[in-house]
Amino acid sequence: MNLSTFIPKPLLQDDVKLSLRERQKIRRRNRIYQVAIQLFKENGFDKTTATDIARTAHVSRGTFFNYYPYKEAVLLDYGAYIVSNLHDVIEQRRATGLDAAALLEELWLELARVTQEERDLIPPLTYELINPDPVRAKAAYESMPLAKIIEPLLRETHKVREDVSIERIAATIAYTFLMTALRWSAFHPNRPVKDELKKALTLILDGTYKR
Amino acid sequence: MNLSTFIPKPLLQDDVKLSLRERQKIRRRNRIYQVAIQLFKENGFDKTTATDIARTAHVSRGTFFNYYPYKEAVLLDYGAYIVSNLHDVIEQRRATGLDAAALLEELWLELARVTQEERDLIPPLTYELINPDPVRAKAAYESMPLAKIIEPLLRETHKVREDVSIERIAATIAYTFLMTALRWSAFHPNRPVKDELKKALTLILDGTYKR
DNA sequence: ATTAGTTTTGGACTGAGGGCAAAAAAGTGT
DNA sequence: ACACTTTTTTGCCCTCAGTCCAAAACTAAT
Repeated sequence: MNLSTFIPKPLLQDDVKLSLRERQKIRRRNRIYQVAIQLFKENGFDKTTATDIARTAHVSRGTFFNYYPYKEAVLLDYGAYIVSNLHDVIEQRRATGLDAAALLEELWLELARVTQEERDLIPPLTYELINPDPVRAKAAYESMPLAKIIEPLLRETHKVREDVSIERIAATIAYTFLMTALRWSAFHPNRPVKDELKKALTLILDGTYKR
Repeated sequence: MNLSTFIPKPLLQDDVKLSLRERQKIRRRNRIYQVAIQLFKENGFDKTTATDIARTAHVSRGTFFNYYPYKEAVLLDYGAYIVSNLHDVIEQRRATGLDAAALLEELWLELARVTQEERDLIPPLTYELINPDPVRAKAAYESMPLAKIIEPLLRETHKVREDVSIERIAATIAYTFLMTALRWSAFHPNRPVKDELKKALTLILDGTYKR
């Protein structure tokens, strides 16, 4: 169990070498980020206003929007952190000698764990990935490159069909997680996500038609 | 080619029998609905404000929100209309003697056609289906029961695996459409949706692993 | 210390959406 | 036609996200 998921770490190290201006920027950004995530967790994403965040981080509201063009953008940083953790976990598991297909299952379990743990933040976060504003959707996609973790795993197993590109399949699997998580949180929040995700993965891997 | 998709028809017939009050309500609702869809198509969903709709429909802004609790709710009515058209088209095709698996392909083609035709409205519409507010997500789900069209088709083909419930599979397929449409509109709007959808359907039906 | 460039600040503005009290309209009974 | 009740509309106020902008504050460079 990985408690660190809960604690928003500073995003950037303020190294020496940088000008005062640069260091201030980094520190301000970190402060806004940490304060925001904490408020989101304490009071919920919707209940936390930009003004709350700004006030708590000792900057003006205008400055908050200087650093993050929209409230969800703070979440994207958090999502990036979660996905990079996921990547690390999988790499560790790989070291224990698991094969790629098993690693995919492991990844899925980790996703289930995080989704359950962060149930209040995952919906607005994943929601960003399908924002009708393509600019925002793209930003979300680049912050949380889940498909980029799945892709090499698929490439390693040699079980994958060859008439559809691996990129596409990886993206489809990533989106399958997405929609399962969203469906779960909207319609069946009391069921364990783990089960929902497991069934979704089975379907996408083995198909809906009998073998 | 079904031009009627383009023309928002009145939602409700104002029958005789009804009180003046009821008839007025229906007429007002129809007026708001038709005006709104027309404005959405002319100027885009985002560019159309609630005030625009209200003014054009000759009601106050407050009244608009009496009839539709949020702007997207107007789209839901339109989505309901689209899905019911879809249902009819499939029933017609069924009459020509196609089997269920073929009908599913037909449904997919129709979805592709509508998605391409309504490219500006489909994203905000499908977006509602995964609104983080469960109340809104549920409202969208009930307006556009795509899964309810898919379900009987799956039940008729006897090719479907038995270890996952048909409801779940139907829902998964419906959501596969959803995410494919959204992914298309955000990332590959120049490709034909038809191809994107076709590949997605293949994957979900036959699985990502080799047969 | 002066100046030039960058960032913050706060205020004004627009649009969604909720709430509310007063006005208008419709329904009802006489 | 009249008063009386109920339903709906209206208009106005509010909050919050997000944009824009000009003035102030700060940092950098000479």
